[in-house]
Amino acid sequence: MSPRSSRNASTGKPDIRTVASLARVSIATVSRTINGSSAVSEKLSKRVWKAIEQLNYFPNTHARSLVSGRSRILGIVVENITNPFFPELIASFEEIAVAHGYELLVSSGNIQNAAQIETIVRRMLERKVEGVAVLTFGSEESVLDQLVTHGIPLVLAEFEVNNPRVSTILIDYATGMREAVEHLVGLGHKKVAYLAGPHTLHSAETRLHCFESSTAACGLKIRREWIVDADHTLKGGEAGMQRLLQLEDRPTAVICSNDMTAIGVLHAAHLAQLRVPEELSVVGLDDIAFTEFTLPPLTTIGLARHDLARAAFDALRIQVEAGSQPGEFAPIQRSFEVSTALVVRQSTAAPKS
Amino acid sequence: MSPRSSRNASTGKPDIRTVASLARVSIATVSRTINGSSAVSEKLSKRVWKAIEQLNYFPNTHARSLVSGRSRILGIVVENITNPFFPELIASFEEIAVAHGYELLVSSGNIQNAAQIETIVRRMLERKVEGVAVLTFGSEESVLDQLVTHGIPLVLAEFEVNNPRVSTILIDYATGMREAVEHLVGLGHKKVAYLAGPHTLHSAETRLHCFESSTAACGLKIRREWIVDADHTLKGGEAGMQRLLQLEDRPTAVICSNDMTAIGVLHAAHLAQLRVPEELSVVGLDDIAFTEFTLPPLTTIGLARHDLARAAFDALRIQVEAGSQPGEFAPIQRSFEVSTALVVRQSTAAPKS
DNA sequence: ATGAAAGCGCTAACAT
DNA sequence: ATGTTAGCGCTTTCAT
Repeated sequence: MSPRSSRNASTGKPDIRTVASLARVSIATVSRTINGSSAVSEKLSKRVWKAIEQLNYFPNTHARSLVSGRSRILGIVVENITNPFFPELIASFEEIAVAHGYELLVSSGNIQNAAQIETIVRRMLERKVEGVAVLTFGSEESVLDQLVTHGIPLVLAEFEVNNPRVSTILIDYATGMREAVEHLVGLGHKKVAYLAGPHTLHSAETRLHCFESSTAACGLKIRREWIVDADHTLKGGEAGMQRLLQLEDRPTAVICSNDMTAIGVLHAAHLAQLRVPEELSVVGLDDIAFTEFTLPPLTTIGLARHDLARAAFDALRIQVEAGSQPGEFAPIQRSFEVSTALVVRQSTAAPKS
Repeated sequence: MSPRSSRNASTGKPDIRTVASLARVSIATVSRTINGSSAVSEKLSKRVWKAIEQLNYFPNTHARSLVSGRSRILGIVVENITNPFFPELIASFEEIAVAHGYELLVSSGNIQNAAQIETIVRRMLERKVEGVAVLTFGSEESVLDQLVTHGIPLVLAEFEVNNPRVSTILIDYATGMREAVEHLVGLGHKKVAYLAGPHTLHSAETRLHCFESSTAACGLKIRREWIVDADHTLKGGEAGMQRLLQLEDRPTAVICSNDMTAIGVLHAAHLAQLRVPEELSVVGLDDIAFTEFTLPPLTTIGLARHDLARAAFDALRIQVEAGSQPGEFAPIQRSFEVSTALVVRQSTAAPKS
């Protein structure tokens, strides 16, 4: 018995050699069998799998990554995990990735300064992620730059970059937003306000832009002061609504850049004794689970979270696989689209008159 | 120029040899410098760090893990990421772990069947996690068993296991629950109901138990039908409240096993035209961010999330470090405690009559 | 204090 | 179709 196998025998941890000797084959055959490559004969394959099962063996991913250069880890960076939209998104992404044999490296902390970005990039680089989904919905170009520089495939939401390694997911906010505006107009609203998200987020800017074009298309006149800055948080929504309440010419409906903002609005309205939807209609965006349970349940523009996660994963996988192809320079799909659609609940009604 | 360095030169990726040759030292010295070990002379150390910076070098964690057997990855498994309590917990844990140079392997999917548990265990084992925080707040003994069998340090909430590799975090629900009950009694409530969590969760059982002993201590008579099963979800809370509403002798206050349940109760009360807090007082547990924005803002028993994350990390770190100590069998701290405290908002008031 | 050299467990040439 | 062997980038004896 060689020193190698005696070491294994003592620790109890089977390695590829343990399997090989039990199955009476070479380690190469074990490796091939596991990786399903280059037709190992049925007979040996069976012996190998039997040995694997018998030993309860599984490969050491670190050794594997080291030699193959492939970590099978995907990074995902989101902002503000206190917005339930993101956990739901991560859960979907995780499910899909794990089903395909990938592990996730999640960065969920708030990104505020350069040092934090540096940390994220470092974590991703050190663990050798094969691709990163940047679902902060905007900004943080610096994250991108660094990662792109290192040749790591990226997928971004709502932001196109002229780089073959960077894919984009376009979210069709226009459709959902148009439905929302038409819904309000159909109810008789003429004065519609908008609580915007941070200007640093591409998605927030797109959402605002869709609001403006939808209202314009409906022939609605939106006063400047009806478009108020908020920040996608509960408190921000509350504060934004309070500013709206101070206006002479008050809107009868408010569309919010996300559901968190809308929940803040509901709160502010309640404090101001303003009844929703009788005296004020409120529309959110995202359709997080909580919207069914707000008082009243929130009408909102639903974003297909699962589709978004799926698109992000697919984008990355296509990139990763293209990278290891022989014909590396064949054009690949780099643009994906996700839909939105209005979900009518009970926070919208005809204006009082 | 050797074939090695020419490869590096072409890919641009510096490795330990690149650093060594630039600093004119051996790779062993580079390794020692990076790991801060066995006093490398100031002079060489400086040269090495300079080279590292100049090359923007960082070590390959896979290679490192392979040889050292230490992955610097910690697993964390939570249930039901749609409950905002868990994302907040993960974010805290991540922040602490990353600050200490650990990476996180998160499993956030719902754990429902044996296959899913198998998957989680496999993921953890394959990536060679050094410890796992099981913050599902109960059950899933099977996860534990498998991980323990493989000698992986574990930390659990509310569940003690007689194994030197398993630590426990005890949450002092008694204090917060007593405060809540006393608060209600002080307001004049005599009929207090309880919406319980799943019986499979140790934490839910502890919470229920604390409710029972607190009310007993206050001399409250709790009718059997006032203790209703729920499941820690919004819908479950709503359904539970609806059952309470059908009772002849209705309670004037409800304490819920968690905030999600309480938000469901608020919803059910609203549907039944029951005003909170005038006609019904509601108390939650966890103090998730949303509770400030429910209508009305929710009185709840706050659980020190950050302390919990901290305790979980410390427990694991102590285990990991003890494992690599020479005196491996010295006793280590295996029990931790986290506090709870009532946060009074506006969902509680004196009963009507 | 520093360096040389032996692997960590695996994959991928290369041989047969 | 299967086996042999040379590393992947690093840590860690063992020399010096």
